[in-house]
Amino acid sequence: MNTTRSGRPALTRPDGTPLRVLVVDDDPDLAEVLSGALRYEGWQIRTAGDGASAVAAARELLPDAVVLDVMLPDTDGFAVLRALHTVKADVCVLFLTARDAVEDRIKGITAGGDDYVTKPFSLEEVVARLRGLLRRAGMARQLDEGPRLTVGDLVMDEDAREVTRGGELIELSPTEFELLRFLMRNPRRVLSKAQILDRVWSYDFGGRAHVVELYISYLRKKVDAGREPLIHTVRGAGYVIKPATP
Amino acid sequence: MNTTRSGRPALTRPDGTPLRVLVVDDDPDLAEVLSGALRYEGWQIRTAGDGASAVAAARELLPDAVVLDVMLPDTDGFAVLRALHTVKADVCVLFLTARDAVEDRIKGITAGGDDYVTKPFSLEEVVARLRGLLRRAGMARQLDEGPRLTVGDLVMDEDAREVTRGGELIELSPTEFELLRFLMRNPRRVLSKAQILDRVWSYDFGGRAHVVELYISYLRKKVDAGREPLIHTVRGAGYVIKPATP
DNA sequence: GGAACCTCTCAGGACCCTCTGAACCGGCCC
DNA sequence: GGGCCGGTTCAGAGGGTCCTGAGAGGTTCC
Repeated sequence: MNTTRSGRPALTRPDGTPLRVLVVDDDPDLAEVLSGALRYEGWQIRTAGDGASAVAAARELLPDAVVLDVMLPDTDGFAVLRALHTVKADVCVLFLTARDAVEDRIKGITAGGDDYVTKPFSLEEVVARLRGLLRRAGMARQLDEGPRLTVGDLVMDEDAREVTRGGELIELSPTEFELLRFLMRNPRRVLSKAQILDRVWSYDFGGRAHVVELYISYLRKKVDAGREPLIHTVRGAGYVIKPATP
Repeated sequence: MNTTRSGRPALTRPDGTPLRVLVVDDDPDLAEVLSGALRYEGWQIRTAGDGASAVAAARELLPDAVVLDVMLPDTDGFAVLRALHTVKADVCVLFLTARDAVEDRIKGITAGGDDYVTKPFSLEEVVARLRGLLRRAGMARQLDEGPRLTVGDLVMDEDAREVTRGGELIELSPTEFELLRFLMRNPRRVLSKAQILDRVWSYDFGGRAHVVELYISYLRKKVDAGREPLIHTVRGAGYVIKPATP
């Protein structure tokens, strides 16, 4: 079976083969970071640096999804999108865009089922959006948990952005939510602070690992408050989330 | 089963296969945006840029419906309409027309049960009109909710453009109505302001996301006033509508 | 021509989120 | 015991998000 590097089953195509994703960005460093994170999900990745080679690569790879920087050196996003759809009509597209980009350039481009994230983004967010897109488009087989993550009596609904423990609703800030999602996607697995920082915080974040400790403490107050703890510290190594009674 | 990208069941042909829609517009960007939105409904889409290729495409695709720009470079809408009907007599047509177009000519065209929207339109409106058209023409199987949307004790009758909560009638302006419809068609799913702007506001709207907040506040005053709130803010993410007691 | 309505912009203000700095706490090693 | 280190917690500044009210411009309908 096709699995991720972390050992859990990968989201695959309906026939069980790895999902195929094309990453298009003119910044090679960023493209590398992105494809690393997506490869980690067990997917088959290819990269391109401009619109023309993106279309060429798509013709060969026939990807299930494309991660597409809107600002490319040679073409505009609409043209690439159109070309991609003629290559493969049902392809999903996740756009990358600068926060201060002229909004109407983006406007409409995501009007379909497609989605976008603004730079600077966190890898966890890109992966989550991509998984959501692929799941909803029926491109992915439900080998994983689907839109719902569970650890013990703690449940997260990613689409509704709702978290409950023992049926009781827990309100989380955006960062808290993303941190908890990362933990819950890797249950029973010790995650180092550096790993968490790389995944949950955006790639240009300069701060130190102290933030992670801080947000873990926020999470504990909301998730573990007065109950059997799910979040555990592993001194010198990092943090784990795991069910209370294994 | 055939489903939309948002996961809810799609409106399909009577035999269960996806509805086939042809989009005809000479502006390729607009055609792309439109087909994206219609693909999102789970339908099979094809595009054409002028009258001649529209008729050719129709001969191949045998579409259930056609979205047709009245102003085409080569032919006028009436000629295309006539040609389309010789290809497939029972085809539904949704016309796209400029606001200042001669209204009685359009009225004459649409007398046969067809419909039209004026540019600039919102995607939500195009989709809704098309769904209504297909439903009334008996082209579509009622796998979805039909003309009535329900979230808790809030009920919207799309055809009558009537909204009630707990039986009490709520008066809404056109924009308020369309915003609420979009929310109610995606219950329990967090919708970002950009997403809402893309679907509910017309494609040429240049303004910023602030309008969405404003209209959400209008809706709350009318829909949630003094009652258990159905519309919720998810800070940093968007808005959701969901029943009070799940 | 006027009134009512709808839509959108602008500015003010409340609140929340995020991160920093610093104090505190407990285990571990010398 | 004393110092050190990793981790936890608290307090607070700052920045951002979101809500609201006032009002201008446009449209529709008498």
